[in-house]
Amino acid sequence: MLKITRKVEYALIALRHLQANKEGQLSSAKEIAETYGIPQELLAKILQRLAREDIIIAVKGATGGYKLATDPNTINMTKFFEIMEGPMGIMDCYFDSGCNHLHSCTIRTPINRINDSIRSMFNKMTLADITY
Amino acid sequence: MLKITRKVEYALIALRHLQANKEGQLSSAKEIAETYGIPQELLAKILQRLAREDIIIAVKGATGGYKLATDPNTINMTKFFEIMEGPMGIMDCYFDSGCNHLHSCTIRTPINRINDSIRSMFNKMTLADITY
DNA sequence: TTTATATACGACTAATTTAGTCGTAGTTAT
DNA sequence: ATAACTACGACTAAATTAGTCGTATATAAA
Repeated sequence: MLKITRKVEYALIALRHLQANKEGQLSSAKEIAETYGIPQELLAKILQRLAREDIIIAVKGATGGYKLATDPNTINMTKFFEIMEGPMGIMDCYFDSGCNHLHSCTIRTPINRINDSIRSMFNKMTLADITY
Repeated sequence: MLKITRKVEYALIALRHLQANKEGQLSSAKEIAETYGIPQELLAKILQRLAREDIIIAVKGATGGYKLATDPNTINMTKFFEIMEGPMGIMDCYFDSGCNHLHSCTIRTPINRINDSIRSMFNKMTLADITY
């Protein structure tokens, strides 16, 4: 628990790599994957998602690749995590589909307190805090 | 990611239940499991672990059960999580056994920064903050 | 002293989530 | 054309988490 996944790990590695590039310089998925020993296909999918969410810009074609779309200071970590892994919260309480102790559960509010703490912590952090 | 497991959820439910008991009153695994619709065997194992770690006291025999061992204010959440799920850290970096990009990994320090933030946050919380 | 009801605990299976692969299509510089 | 990219869904594999089962031991009460 409370572990980030490789998806996030790989994304952070790649973003840091792109940050180090000069303005306008592109890096391909292959290049990044090989540099850090990351499975190329997996990284490609992660970069595609980051591109879909406008965190990076994809340039297609033979000399294509990726570059940062925005200043990493403008992306807060809550948003970043949610892009990578869906809605955050250290617990979804498993109340989604027919939880049978919904009525008797006594810790829902407290758990939400934890969620809020984590959330606000990550809200105060930007991608730049992590990757610089 | 950043989700607590059912093990932790069930533990919190059970602890809150025990907290509500009068001084010295016992609750059995079965009683708690039935009250909240938790698998009894699973809860039993969780309670056994909490007992081993002296968070609760187990009383054996026919009229046995569990009760709190200490004031929940004295147990910090980091300790609690680690009892339930082993060493905490949102990322172990997968560096344990032969990570092949250890040398080239550029995000290890920043990730540790996240770890420390979460850790210190939970260090400031006690079980009582969650279960009361 | 037998029975019922507890805790204790390791081994096992099932379910879910995460990680990684593959095939195929579209884009563009050379 | 073709080589080197991005795009993306479907698929398999691996790891983690959830839950079950069997068996042993303790103890109160009939």
